[in-house]
Amino acid sequence: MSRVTITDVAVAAGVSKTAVSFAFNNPEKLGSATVERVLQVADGLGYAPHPAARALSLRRSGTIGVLIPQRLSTVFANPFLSELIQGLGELCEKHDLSLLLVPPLDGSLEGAIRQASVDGFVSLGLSPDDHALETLRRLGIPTVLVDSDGSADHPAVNVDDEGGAAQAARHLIALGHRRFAIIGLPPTRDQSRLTPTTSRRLAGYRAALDAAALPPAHLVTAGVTMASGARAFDTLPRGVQRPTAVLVMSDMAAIGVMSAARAGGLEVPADISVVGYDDVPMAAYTSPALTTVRQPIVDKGRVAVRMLIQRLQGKAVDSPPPLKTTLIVRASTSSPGGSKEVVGDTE
Amino acid sequence: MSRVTITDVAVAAGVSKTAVSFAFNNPEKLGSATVERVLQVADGLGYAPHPAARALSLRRSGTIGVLIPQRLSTVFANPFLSELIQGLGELCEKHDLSLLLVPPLDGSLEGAIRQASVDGFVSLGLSPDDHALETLRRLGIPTVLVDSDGSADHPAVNVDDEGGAAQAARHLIALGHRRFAIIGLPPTRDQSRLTPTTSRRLAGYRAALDAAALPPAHLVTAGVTMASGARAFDTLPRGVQRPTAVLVMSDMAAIGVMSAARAGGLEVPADISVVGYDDVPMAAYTSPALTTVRQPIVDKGRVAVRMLIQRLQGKAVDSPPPLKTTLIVRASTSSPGGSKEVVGDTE
DNA sequence: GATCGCGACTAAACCGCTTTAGTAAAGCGG
DNA sequence: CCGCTTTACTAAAGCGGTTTAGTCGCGATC
Repeated sequence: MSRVTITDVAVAAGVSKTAVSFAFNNPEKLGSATVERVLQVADGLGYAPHPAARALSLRRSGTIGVLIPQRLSTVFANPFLSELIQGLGELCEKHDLSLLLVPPLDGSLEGAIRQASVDGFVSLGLSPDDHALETLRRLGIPTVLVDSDGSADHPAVNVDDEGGAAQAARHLIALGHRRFAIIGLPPTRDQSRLTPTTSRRLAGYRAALDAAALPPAHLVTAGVTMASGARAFDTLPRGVQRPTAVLVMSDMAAIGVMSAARAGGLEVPADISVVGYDDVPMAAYTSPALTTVRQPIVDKGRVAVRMLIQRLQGKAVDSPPPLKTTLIVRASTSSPGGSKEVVGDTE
Repeated sequence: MSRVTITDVAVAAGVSKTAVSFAFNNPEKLGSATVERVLQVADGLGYAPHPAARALSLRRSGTIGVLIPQRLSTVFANPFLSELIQGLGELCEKHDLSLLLVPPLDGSLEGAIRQASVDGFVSLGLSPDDHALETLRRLGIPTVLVDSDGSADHPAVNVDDEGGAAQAARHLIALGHRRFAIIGLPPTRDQSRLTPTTSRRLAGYRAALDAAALPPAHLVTAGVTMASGARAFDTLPRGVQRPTAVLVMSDMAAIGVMSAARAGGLEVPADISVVGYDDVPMAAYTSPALTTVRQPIVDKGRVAVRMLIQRLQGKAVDSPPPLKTTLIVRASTSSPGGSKEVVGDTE
């Protein structure tokens, strides 16, 4: 009933364990007749090398971990991760690597890191002072950061978050908007501060607003879901104070904002303009189609794995320059006061 | 430079390897003072047990594999998988299990299965004669199937695909439609036949059409992406032969269909009605909002992991009854010929 | 005919952990 | 003070592979 081991094969084929191992991994070290026979016997017995034993002996597992700072049940509601995994997966498959999803275990990422049998990590959105980074360093596991600040220990791949944000804000300013709201991303796991991505995008928005000598925008945060975006919208000022444009740091929340605005009797973009961030596939299919900042998510994944593979080969790797972001203008933005005039307030 | 091992800790703490192991796994077998000291030393050295060594010794890895019959770069374009993983992840986190994504390696799922260090598999959409199933049986790895036919070896969790499809078709029939097109899912990996899900949904559609004594529908297949759905739509008959209603087996393709229809000068639903399948989150946010068959994807994931955990504990598990599907009527369906009036009931 | 080299194969060490079986010392009742 | 049970700890045997360092036989070399 128990698994077929290399010893079983060796006995059945009348050779040593070494010979069986060679037949699979170094056939040129054996006579071809023997190789043939061993493989036959192995196949007949249904032998497959035990992956853990192999990993222990080879000191590599053929697996890379994706370090995810949130629970799987929430993080996969965001298409961002799906896209990233498309990029990661593409290169992993090319290099015969598997992907292990590593979310916090009992709330602890560090615990999860220790458990994971991986050759390296791609780590998402960790803030620079997260203890997990220190754990990775101490364990000496090669790691590439995504959407974090790089360091001497770990290179990072990023996009031009700030530039994209500034572009979005300038687009709205050019359309004539003056009263803005910003809907940010959720804070870090320990709630203590903003993620690097949040800070950078915020800086971009503000730089553009400052440059136009506009008053500071109203800032709230929201999870990366439509429901959360809708809730965030409902906390914004109403009446005369109501912003005419909302800069949202994720498309999912932006879609929620549009839906909440409509539910509140406003028309997008006539009464209120909305700009998202990411350009997830569904952004082009909403109504109105969402104006948003595109970031090359799939590329990001590809680059991260490419860097990690280099690191696994012992090479030193530097953080590459940020990838380009682009403003995609669709139908969710227009000049304020657009077609329909706002009469009084919506209270 | 090399990793800190249990021996290093043992030496540094002046105890045996056994004691160190006990300190972590069976502290009650040791004096509390010793436990304390060992843990201190271990922490000081930055010790973490080698996962592969642990897996080898314990004969369990704490990981379950998700067997995916397509390339990661394509399969994650479908929100279905994201939702399923939300369900899988929820229970995995509860049980301290990790998720390993296992796509085909060099086109071979069987190779990938052998490499994967997992305690069990959740396998997606395999056709009953896929060789991978035989491999799993021979290796004796506990497996739960999703969207496949169950067998003596492997229980399966399914939804009422056929019932949901029939409901969708009856809805359109009740609205007065007579000329239908069906857009199916892609065939199996070896292109030889339909996936179980495809067959069941097709059977549901056809049963409803037959019951209404309608002519057979025009059938084409499409990948589960918007682009692929759009292409499929463009192959449908035009002019007088043009179907007035399209039954699509995935929401993603359905959204592509709507977009292609609009691009072709048709209005949805006035000129053509579209029904999707799955009810992915974005279905509610398209324009018009998509009428679709909801299946409880997250539940499916939860149930699958629950069953797998039972199997891992050595219990026998039967395939549960199919989970319920529900028709969600939104705005992409109406009576043919432009009237939005509903003729007859929706059952 | 002894030596060398080479091809084919193997014994045994090793990877790093868990766990069984067992030892030494301490506690304890008689 | 002796045997008996506990308590605290350890030596060593796995788990299932890979790999180093040989061994063995045999035709070629000188």
